Amino acid sequence: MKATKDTPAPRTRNRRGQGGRLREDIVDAAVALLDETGDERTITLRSIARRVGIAAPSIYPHFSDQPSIMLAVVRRAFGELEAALRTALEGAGEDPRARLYAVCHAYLDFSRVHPERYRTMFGGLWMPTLADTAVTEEDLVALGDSNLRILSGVLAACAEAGLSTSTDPGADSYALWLGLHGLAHQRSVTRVFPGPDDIGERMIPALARLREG
Amino acid sequence: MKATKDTPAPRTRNRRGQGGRLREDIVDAAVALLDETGDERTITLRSIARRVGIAAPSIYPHFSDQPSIMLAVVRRAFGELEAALRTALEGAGEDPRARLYAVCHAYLDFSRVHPERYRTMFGGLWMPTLADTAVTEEDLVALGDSNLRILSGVLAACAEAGLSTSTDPGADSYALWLGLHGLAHQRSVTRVFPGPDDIGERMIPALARLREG
DNA sequence: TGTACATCAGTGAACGCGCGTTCACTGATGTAC
DNA sequence: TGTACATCAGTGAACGCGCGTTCACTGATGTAC
Repeated sequence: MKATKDTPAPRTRNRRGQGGRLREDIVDAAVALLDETGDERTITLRSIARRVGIAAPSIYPHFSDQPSIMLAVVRRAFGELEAALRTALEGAGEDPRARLYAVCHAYLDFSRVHPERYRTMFGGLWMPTLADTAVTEEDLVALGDSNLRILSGVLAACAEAGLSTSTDPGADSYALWLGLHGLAHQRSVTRVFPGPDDIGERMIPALARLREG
Repeated sequence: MKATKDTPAPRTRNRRGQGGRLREDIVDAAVALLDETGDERTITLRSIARRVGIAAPSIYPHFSDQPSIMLAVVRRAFGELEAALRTALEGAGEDPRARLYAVCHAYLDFSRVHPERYRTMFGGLWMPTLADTAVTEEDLVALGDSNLRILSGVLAACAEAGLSTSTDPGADSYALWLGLHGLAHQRSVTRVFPGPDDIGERMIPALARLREG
């Protein structure tokens, strides 16, 4: 009875012209490792290779770097977060206040369902020293941008409808995001010391400057 | 010309009965490594030993674990943060609003001056799987507690003086802390995407429910 | 005051491990003729 | 329709590295007599 964990999953070689599929399999495996172990340090070239069922050097045609793989993982996670926010927005109806809450709750839900991904996205440790790698600064800037714009949009709608007293929705939505981020991050790091359950309901209206009611 | 970095600092052996001093030297070295590299993963038994100028096994009489060293590092950092908050409070006079702002600004200043320490304190990655190590859950809970109590105290004073509309300073101070934490964390992780400079001044009065003026 | 000895504060070599990375290679598959 | 061949997708062994950890040890220092 040897450990079945060490036995790589059998994998059938891709057909000619389909070699690019391995790239997706590599990212899948990296995300799965992150979800299971909760520790991005376990994402190594060799652990990914074992998981996918390939030899470690087979990764090189697809990624030049371990940081490049991490960027792909984080980029995918940001894409999922954005999709979650947009889905919430579609189901939220027309009331600007409901739309604001829907986005905020979807954000917090994402961090609760995927704490390891959230921590990795914003934890900063996967970020390479830019000099050493192929990852560029624009790659990093672009990541959070569209999510912040969604938040900015719903807050601006609240302000236009007179539901928020905000006179600078751009700045206030950033403040709101920082508040959501503080809560989401803390909850994704530890379950110790969680604070009151309704803490999000305190922060959102305060930071969004919502009127009473 | 060999690298001088590899040459350990000469170190004179402690006298009998003073062996405990090495414990402090080890923590000093770990903090110095963190400050310099900005990456807690560089804090290894061997890197610490090189820095202190001892042989790696000499660490074992003082720390059973690498996580135990990290706990000592984090505990020291939390102590420094608390000291900074108390110092700010002493210089802040009697006005409850000024005292609240002093504490909040001291908190944000700490994260700005020591971003690496801040990220490590709250990043969650140093935290061991509790099963594997001697670090207990109480160790973790106790860390942030006194800092949160300081915040809670100044907010309660604002509420009593009628400067804040908070009816639950305990919960609202936690919300305020989460907001400060979101900002402090984001700034300590990356200098990309910093948001407006006055973002703290937007968040603090909103979350503390301060009245206008 | 002198000396034997226990203790303290560390040392130095060695181990096995997983890692990233290199290198020459292999075998299936599609394609040109 | 058949076959030689180029290319693609990936392999397997090997390297050097830093790591945590173990083990037997050493030499200075304080203390009991």
